[in-house]
Formats: sequence, structure tokens, C-alpha cells
Amino acid sequence: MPPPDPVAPDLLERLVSLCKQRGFFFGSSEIYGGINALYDYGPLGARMRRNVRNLWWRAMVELRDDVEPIETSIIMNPQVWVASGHVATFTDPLVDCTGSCRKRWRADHLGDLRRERGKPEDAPGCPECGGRLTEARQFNLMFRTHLGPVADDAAQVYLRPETAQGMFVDFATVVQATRRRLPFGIAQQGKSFRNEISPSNSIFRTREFEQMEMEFFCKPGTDLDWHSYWCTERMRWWIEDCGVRAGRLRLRAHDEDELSHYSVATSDVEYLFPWGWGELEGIADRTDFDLRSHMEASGRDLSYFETETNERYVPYVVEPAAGLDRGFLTMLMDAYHEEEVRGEKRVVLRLHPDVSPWQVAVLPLSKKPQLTEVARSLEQRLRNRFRTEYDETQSIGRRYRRQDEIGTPLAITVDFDTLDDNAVTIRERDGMTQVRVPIDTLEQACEDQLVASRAAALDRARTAADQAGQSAQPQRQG
RNA sequence: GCGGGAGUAGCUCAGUGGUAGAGCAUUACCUUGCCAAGGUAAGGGUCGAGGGUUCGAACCCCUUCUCCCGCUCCA
Repeated sequence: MPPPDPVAPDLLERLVSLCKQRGFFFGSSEIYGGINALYDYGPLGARMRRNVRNLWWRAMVELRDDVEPIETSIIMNPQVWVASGHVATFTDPLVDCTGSCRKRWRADHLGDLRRERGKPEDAPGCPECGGRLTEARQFNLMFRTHLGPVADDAAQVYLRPETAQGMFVDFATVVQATRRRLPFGIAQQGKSFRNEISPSNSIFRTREFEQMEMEFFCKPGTDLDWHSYWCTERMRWWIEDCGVRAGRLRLRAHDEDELSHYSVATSDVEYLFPWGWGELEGIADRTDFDLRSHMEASGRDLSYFETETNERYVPYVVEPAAGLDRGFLTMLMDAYHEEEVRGEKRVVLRLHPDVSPWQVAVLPLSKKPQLTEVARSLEQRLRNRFRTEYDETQSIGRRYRRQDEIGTPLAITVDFDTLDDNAVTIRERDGMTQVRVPIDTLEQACEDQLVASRAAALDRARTAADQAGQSAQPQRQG
């Protein structure tokens, strides 16, 4: 395994600061002092987050002929969570050390933790210091609430901790409605909620988050092949569609003793964060566990009849489940660069042009009416094709930097020559190069530049091991 | 819950008993006219909250609230 790339240790702090300042994301409810581990997405963040979500939708639904989308309710019949095992087992049993180290442990991991420290698995007390441990307390990670006006046990419901169960529960209905034959997938994006004991690392682990999940139903025996297929495809998506550098990504197969009770094979897509490798997506072969559980609990038949072979079976499921917020954070961190330009620090987000909040910024060289009028109407015109922003405040250099900082790949500048030659300059973010193009063909020129920008993003994602902290050579022309 | 860190301007922070500050950011005007430009001016702070000590508290003492980081959590 290659050594991990060096990562600036305070990168997260600088990025979080930038994100608040520029409106990507920030703590929720801040005027009331905030609330632990919950976040709001600001104007730029909401735009970018939607772009990421759309890229997934495009790749997983629109460009495929074997996936159907659904959107299921966040609150479901509570029996769903009994059948899925979440009521019984989606818990963290915790014990606290009352000895010298005062650490908190997972009660069900104590044996492993002791063994890692060279102690017998059944040794008494704290794995670290041997101190007395408290009784295990059970924390169910599901948020509870009540349905209807009476807050009694009968009305007890849960906020979903994963979107997946919606796909399982609706499997037969989707098959019926779409006349689908296996193999095919059901996909959905949506919020999930987990009352995490210890959320951490900004928006990486939060209690409210958005999942992008797809359950791919297939014939038993073909599941491992499909698992392999989806591992490849999902890695491709992170790198090629989102521009995340391959050198910072890895696909890690779970060890046998690490597998969930329902899975025979799971691989995680992981990114190298400043705090270590973190999971962006889990690709699990869930076998027929979920459908079978719901068949038993509901009494409904969720099996599938294969007409070609006259076989009836319960489908196996391969599930690629990605975290939108984690992907969002990953793309920001992966794109963040600081470099020296003419003795000044330049902060630039080398975001993929399909991810960046804006694609094209339209800037009059100065705030003279004859320039701003042209620039404003140009921006209006380009809106039909691109995500555009107009900015006329302050000096042109400052505005270029401001756009760099939020990852806008292209800036169009209207100058005094424009009034004579009917042409404008397009300035590109990464190389800071400029070309002059006639206004008549501006849409096509922008499109060409974005194609080039996508190619550059792809090239960087595939080949660049690590550019953090390195200075790119500034280039200039025109 | 435990341990650590931190709450002062939109952001980053300085200010350890004597009139609340800096840089950046924001707004307006002037100048300039292609890579974080110069000038002038303006706006913006119950110094997290409460109590105490003191002639006087951002600063000392007590209480409290909140956020951040870690405690290996599987999106």
C-alpha cells in the first residue's frame, strides 16, 4: 500500500473558516448559540450541494436503464425498524472507566480492545488502565418522536436512520408499477437521522445527514459479481464525475470479522482526511437479509418469479450507499489550494466545473455605466446556459481572487475595448490564463472552456497525487 | 458522561484592573483601469450569560450556558 499523502493538519480549520465567511456552511441556529453538530448550508453551499446531488442522480438514475427512483417518507411504520433489526441492535452499549484514564468504551468491543493491548479478552476492568467500568448503558441511535396528538407508547415512531428500508419495503410495489425484471435497482436520496454519541469533524459525522442510496436487486449467486461491478462504478464516479483525486481515495474491503451481520461482502470508498481515512460510501452485499426479514415480519411475499427459468427466489441486494454531506466536504477539501502569486497568497478551490456553485462570473472591468450595462445583459443572456454570477464591486484583481476562492472556473471580463470590438476576455481559474472571444460566439466559447475544465479536472483527479501546499506556477497571457 | 480548547466587530485575532482595538471584510465617493490597488469617509461590539470583589472588571473570584477537538463511530 502506498504511503498516505501528506495532509496539512490545520486544513480543516482554514476551510471551515472560509466556508463560513463565504456562505458554504456554518453552524445551525447560531444566533441562539448554535446546536451541537448540526449545520446549515448557505447560499453557495446550497448551490454546490445540489450540484453534487444532481451528479449522483444523473449517474445513478438518469443515465441508466436499470434503476428506478423513489422517495419514501422519513417517518415509517415503526414495525419497519423492528423487522430491520434497528430497534434491537442499532445501539451502542457504552461503559465508562471510573479508574485513572476515564475513557469511554464500546462494551461490545472490550474483548478486541483488550486483545489489541496484549491482555486476555476476558480480563476485568478498563482495557487501558484496568480501572473499574460502569454498567453498560444502551443508546439506541434512532431519534424517537410521537405521531399524532397523544404522546404514548402506541404512537412511538422513529426518524429513519437510513433510507434503504424504503426501497426494501416498496420493492414489490415498484416491480409491479414498472414491470421491471431483475436485475435492477431502486434509488433514493434523502435525509437520515442518527443520534450519534460522538459526532465529529465538522459536517463529516452529524446527527442529520443526507444519503444517496441504491439497492440493486439481483439473482442469488450473481451478487458478488454485481458487488464488484458497483465498486468499480462508484469509484469511477467519485474520481471522474466529481473530480476527487484518486491518490486520496481508496477502496477498502472489510475483513470477515468486520462485516455486518447481514453482509457477506462490504467495501468502503474512503478519503484521506487530515484526521485519517474516512468513509464516503459503503458498498455492501446485503444478501436477501432485508427482504427476508420484511417477508417474515409483514407476512407479505416479497419473492420474485423468474419466468425464463420458472424459478421463484428472494433477490439478493447490493447496496452502494453514499453520504452527500461527506462528499460535499470531501470535494471542498480536495479542491482547496493555497499558492503564491506575485508574493501574495492565493486561495483557490479547484472544484470540478460541474460541482462549483458558479460556472461563469461576468465582471465589468470597472463600474462605469457603459461597461456595467453590457456586462449585466451578457450575464442575463448566459444564465440560460450556465450557472452565472454578476459582480461589479471593487477592483478586477480582487474579484478574480474572490471567484478563485469559491471555485468559479471561468470569469468573463467586459472592458473598454469591448465597446469597439464586441469581444470579451475569458479568464480561467487554475492557470489564470486569458483568451479574447467575440460576444457573438460567447456561449460556444464558454462551453469549450468548460469542456477543457472538465478534462483538466479529470486529469488532475487521475494523476495528481497531492498538490496541497505546493505552488502551481502562475501563467499569464494576453 | 470524561478529558482538552475556546467564547471580544461579518472573519482572524490582540487587549491580564483605568475612555473597547488591529488586519481583512462591508457600504459610499474620488482616483485607477486585467490579477487580493491608493485615498477619504461611514456602518458595525450589552467583550457568551448571571452574580461577587473593587472607586473602577473584557481582565480577578464563583456559578452557568454554548461551541469546537478527542474518547476507532461503519453515510
